[in-house]
Amino acid sequence: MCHLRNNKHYHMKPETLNFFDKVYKVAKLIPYGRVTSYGAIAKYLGAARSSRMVGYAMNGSGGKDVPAHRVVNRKGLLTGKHHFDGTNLMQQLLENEGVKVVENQIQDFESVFWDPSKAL
DNA sequence: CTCTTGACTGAGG
DNA sequence: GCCTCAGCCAAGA
Repeated sequence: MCHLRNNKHYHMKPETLNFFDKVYKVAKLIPYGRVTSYGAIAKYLGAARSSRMVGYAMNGSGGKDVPAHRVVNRKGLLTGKHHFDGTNLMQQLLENEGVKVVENQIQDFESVFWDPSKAL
């Protein structure tokens, strides 16, 4: 099992790979039943203007035990749901944790929002 | 190599 | 609050 490259981004710069890895590490710390935003993670990592890269990192988070369904945009909208297998999988995973979603919008967003910059 | 796209966000009107 | 624009930066055509 040597030489496994779970990262399909093996052509990226070392620093960028490091950034992706940090994103996964933070995402894994999101508590059950709570959510955070791409921007919150980016800000916590000191790259507040690279929130899009956080979303991109999520795109390659498959098979890494990363709760990608707990990461939404700043409005609490499930903008990444189309990247999950089922059309409704992301919402199902969230509701299974007690997070209510209506029309791709997380209800009572501020209550379930988890900010790594304040929690860590 | 250039150009477009995108799981984003903050600022300005 | 909504709409538009600029900045961010990797990947794909």
